[in-house]
Amino acid sequence: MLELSDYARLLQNALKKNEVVVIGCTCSVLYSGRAESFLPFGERLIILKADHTLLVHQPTGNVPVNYMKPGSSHSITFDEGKYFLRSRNLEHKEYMDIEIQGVHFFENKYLEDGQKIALSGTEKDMAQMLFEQPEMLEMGFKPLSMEEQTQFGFIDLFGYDKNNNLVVVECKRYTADFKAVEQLKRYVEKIKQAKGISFVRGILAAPEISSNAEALLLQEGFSFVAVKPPKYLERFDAKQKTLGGF
Amino acid sequence: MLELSDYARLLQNALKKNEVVVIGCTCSVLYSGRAESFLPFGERLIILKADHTLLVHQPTGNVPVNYMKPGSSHSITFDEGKYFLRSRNLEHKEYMDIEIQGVHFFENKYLEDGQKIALSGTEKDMAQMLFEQPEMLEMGFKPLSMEEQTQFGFIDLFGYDKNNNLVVVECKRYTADFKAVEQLKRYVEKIKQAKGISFVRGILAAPEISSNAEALLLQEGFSFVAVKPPKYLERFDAKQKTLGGF
DNA sequence: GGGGAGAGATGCCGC
DNA sequence: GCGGCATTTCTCCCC
Repeated sequence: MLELSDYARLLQNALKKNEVVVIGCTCSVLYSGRAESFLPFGERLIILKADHTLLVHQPTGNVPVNYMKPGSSHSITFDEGKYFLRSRNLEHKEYMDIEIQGVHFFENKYLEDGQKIALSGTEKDMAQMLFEQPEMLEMGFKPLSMEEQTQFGFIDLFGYDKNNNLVVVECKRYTADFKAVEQLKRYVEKIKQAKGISFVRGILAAPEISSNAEALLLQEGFSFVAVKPPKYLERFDAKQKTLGGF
Repeated sequence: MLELSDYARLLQNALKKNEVVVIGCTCSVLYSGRAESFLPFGERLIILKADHTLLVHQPTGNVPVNYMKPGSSHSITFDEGKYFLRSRNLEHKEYMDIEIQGVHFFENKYLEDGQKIALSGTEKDMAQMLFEQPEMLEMGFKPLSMEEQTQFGFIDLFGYDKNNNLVVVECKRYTADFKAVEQLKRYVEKIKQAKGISFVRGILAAPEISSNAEALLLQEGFSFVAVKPPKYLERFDAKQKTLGGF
C-alpha cells in the first residue's frame, strides 16, 4: 500500500508528462471563482486531463460536482499534516482546494486521441434538410439562404413562399417554447425594418410546440410546421442492423 | 496482462454491485438517440457510475464526448471477434455501442458519498441579498417578494419604490444581455396586464450589461443597477486565508 | 474578446 | 409529466 506522499510524487510526474490521471479517493472540495462552493468529505473520482482540466465526480450523476477549466495549474501540497490538491486558474480567477484523506486507486497514462466526433440530427441538419427538400416545409417554398449570418441576424432558413412573400423559418430540434417564438418574431421584425416591407411570414419548424408557444405564435400571425431532425443512422440501421438488437 | 474477456467478467461483476468503474482504453463510440454520432478509435476514459450513468471522456476538454443518462442498462458482448460495451436507455430511446480494442487500465470500487455540494453566489443569492439590503438597489426600495412563483410568473424580486411605483427586478449573475431585457419586459407587461396598471418600473440588476442590452433597456424605459452576486467565502478568506496563497 | 445562439444541453422547482 | 428558467452552464461561430 502506497502512502499519500507516494501518490503525491506519482501525480506530480504524471502532470509534467501531460498524462491523464484518475484518482479514486476520499476528499473534500472547496471552490472559489465565478461562484463558491464547499463539498464535505466523501468518496469520489478525480480526473486530471492532458489540457489541465480537472473534474470531480461523485458516484452518481451525469455532471461533475466540481471542475476547473482547461489550462489550470495543479499542485500537491502537504500542510499541517494534510494533503491538498490545489488548482488555480489565474485567467478566470478560479481556485480550488481538494483535501485528500485516502486514495482508493490511482491510474495515470498518456492517452493518444486526435479524433473528433461526427454528430448529426442537429438544428443545422434540420435547416439543411428543409433547404434541400423545401416541400417538407410547404408546397412552393423557394429557399434563399440557410444558417447564414445575414445583415438581419443569424437566420436558420430564409426564402419565398408560392405567393412570393418573404418567409423566415426558425428551426428547433426539440419542442418549441415561447422563447423560440420570440426569436422568430425578432428576426421578422428586423427584416421588416431593414427592407421596409410590412408583411413577412414567420414559420416555426419543430417536432412539437408547447401550448403557450402556439398561442403566442398564432397571436403574432406566424405558423407552425411539424418537422423532426433528420436521423441518418436510424435509416441506415433499418437496413444494416448496426445498432439493433435492443 | 489480462485478456479482454477477463475485463468483460470484471466489468459485469462490478456493474452488479453498483460500483464505479473507470476504464482507460482504445475504443470507438456509436450513439443513436436524440441525435446520432460516431467517434472513431482513440484512447479514452470510460466511466460507469453507481446509478448506471456512462461517460466517455477524451484526454482533453471539460465535457464528455459521449454519455448515457442515469438508469441505462450496460452489457458486454463478444461479436465476430470484437468486444462491445453496449448501453441502452429504453425510456429515452437511446443506444450506444462502444467497441473496445485494448484496455490500458481498469479500476472498480464501490464509492460511498452521501454529501451534497453547498453553492453560493447564484442568482437566487443575489435576489436574497437585495431583499435583505434593498438600499443596494436604490434608496427607498421596499421589497415585497423574492424568487416567488407569483400569479404573474417567476419574478426574482418584486416591490415598491420610494414613490410607491411597482418595481420588477430581474437579477443576472453575469453580464446582462438583451435576452435578460426581454425577460424583464415580459414580466413588466404581465403585471401591467394583470393589475391593470399603466406604469410599472423594470430594473435589471447585474454586474455588467452589454451595449445592445443597454440600448434596448433604455428604449423600454427600464434601468440598470450594477450589483455583483454575493461571495461569502471570499469575505471569509479575506480574514481566514483558507483559499489564499495563489 | 465580445456577442449571439445551439446543446444529445442538465438540473431544479412548481404545477 | 410539461413548463419555465438558471447554470461555476459549455461550445461554436462570427464580428
